[in-house]
Amino acid sequence: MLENQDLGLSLSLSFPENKTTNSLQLNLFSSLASSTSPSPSPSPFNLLQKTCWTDSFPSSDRNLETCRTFLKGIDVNRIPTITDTEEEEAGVSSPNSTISSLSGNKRNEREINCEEELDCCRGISDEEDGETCRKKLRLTKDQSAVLEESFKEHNTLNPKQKQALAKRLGLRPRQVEVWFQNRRARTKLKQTEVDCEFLKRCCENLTEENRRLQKEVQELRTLKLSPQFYMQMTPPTTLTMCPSCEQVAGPPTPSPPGPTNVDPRAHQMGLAQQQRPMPFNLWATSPVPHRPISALNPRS
DNA sequence: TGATACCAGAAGATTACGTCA
DNA sequence: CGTGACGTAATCTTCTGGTAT
Repeated sequence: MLENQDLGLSLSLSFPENKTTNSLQLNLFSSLASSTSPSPSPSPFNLLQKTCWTDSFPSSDRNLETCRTFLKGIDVNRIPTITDTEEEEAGVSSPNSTISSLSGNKRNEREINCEEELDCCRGISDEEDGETCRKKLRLTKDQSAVLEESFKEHNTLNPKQKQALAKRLGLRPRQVEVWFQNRRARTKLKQTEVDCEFLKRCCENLTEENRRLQKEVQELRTLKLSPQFYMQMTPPTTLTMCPSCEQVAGPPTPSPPGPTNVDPRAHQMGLAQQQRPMPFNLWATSPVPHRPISALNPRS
């Protein structure tokens, strides 16, 4: 069972204006489409450069799994035979081929066909295939690791890559293909969750900001209705009118020692600097980097 | 050049299996 | 030992882009 780390998913806070602090990065693997991918969806994911996936395949720990499953009668992780590979190379395998093209939920029919395929692929004799066809294979850690590495490299595979990877891992190309499909789905799901959380925080921040501004407006209205009271009050902390340039500035600060005649431009700049910053930033507490909302729906 | 059919591949939804608490 | 939750491999359906006619 893969954990988040296994999926290469990591989160850290990010603030668009300052990427060094509160940095949030969704370290999902790149969903950049390969040259063969028709997918039009843009992706904000980081493309993590890794070593070539065609590197030598490390020794697997398949033995344990093999023993376990063999005791049950079928070795689901069994390396496909040459005929399997040749069959796949001939282009027999496709998402909608053979089994998937069967309509409806004709379980028995499917099982028969599936078993036939499995028998063909794995060289299992009639005596051995007493189990249902949907015998689920559990990928070994090594296989998963290699697939992950490959996914980092490119989240889609062209037929040649698929073939090579399958051969390297001792899997059927169809299995590699399925793994990549599911992996993309998991990545997207994770991204959606993160986006959702991000928008939630945006909403919360905006609500809070709105509440604060409403309160401020109310206070200003109150002051406007009672000029005497207004005259006695210290200026509001948030808004101060500059008598010279008639610009709204932040609360007055002790004037620095120096000439009283200040360059208006410098004065203005000073005001600008004095202007009270946003009480909080919309993105400050956001758990995800800012993304255009359109990116949430890449297909539209 | 536009219309049509066909195919391959991807996404999305769902099912089914294995594992674990 | 039974059971439910969870992760994920596998399947099915739909959509889309490319290509041939």
